[in-house]
Amino acid sequence: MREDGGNLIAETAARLRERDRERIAGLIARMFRLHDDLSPFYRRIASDEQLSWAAGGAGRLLSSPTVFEDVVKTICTTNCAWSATIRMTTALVERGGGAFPEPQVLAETPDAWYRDVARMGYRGSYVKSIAGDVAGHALDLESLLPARGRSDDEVEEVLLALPGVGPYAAAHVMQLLGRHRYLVLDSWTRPAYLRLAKKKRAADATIRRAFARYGEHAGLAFWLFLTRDWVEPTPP
DNA sequence: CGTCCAGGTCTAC
DNA sequence: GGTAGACCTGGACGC
Repeated sequence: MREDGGNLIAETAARLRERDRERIAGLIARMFRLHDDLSPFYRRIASDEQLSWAAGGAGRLLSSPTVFEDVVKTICTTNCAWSATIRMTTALVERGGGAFPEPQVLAETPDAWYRDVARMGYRGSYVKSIAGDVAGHALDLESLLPARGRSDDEVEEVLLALPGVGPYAAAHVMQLLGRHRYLVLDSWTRPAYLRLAKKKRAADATIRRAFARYGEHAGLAFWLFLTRDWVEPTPP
């Protein structure tokens, strides 16, 4: 995939059937949030001292092709260093033969693989359990996409019910779903907020209150506030 | 070598 | 509904 004059170009050496071409285009559209309409948010921050810089088009968080993949990867970020997250997700992709494995594959993968190869610790049984439910159609994670019309609260409830998914992981997955109301609060975002807001300490409730004015985009506003220097190296 | 903890969650009070 | 304690792993750190 590459960018060319404002267009996103996806190429493959494979010869695709029309049907597969459309399916893949749909997955890419999801990954790059091409259907998300952030214009209300951009209007909201147009004259915002902290966030007006983002109104030019920032805020489309890259997601995985499927919600299932985002959920599993997010579980692999919990309670471990980033290097461990990379190790676990790399092992999963190897298990999938170069692509992220289908739920069916992970459901049938032996416990010993999770333990000894991916070194996923207690997360292994969580992932295997979720994969089994998705493969067996007892759980439809793709139904959490915004297009399916569920409320944020309903989606959060489904996510929190998953093993290994708590408040942090649910908020994180929801950001990737284009549901931007909730703040991702973890051991990286909390100190980052204190540093940028020049505060000594702040309870979670206090941080949420500081971003409540962005309404359904509060979580996105929080994330952009924290990552401004990823886009603009030297903020004034 | 032991302790702590990293982009938390679960269970048991 | 709120809060200790346990939990896989492995890199960082103090001794």
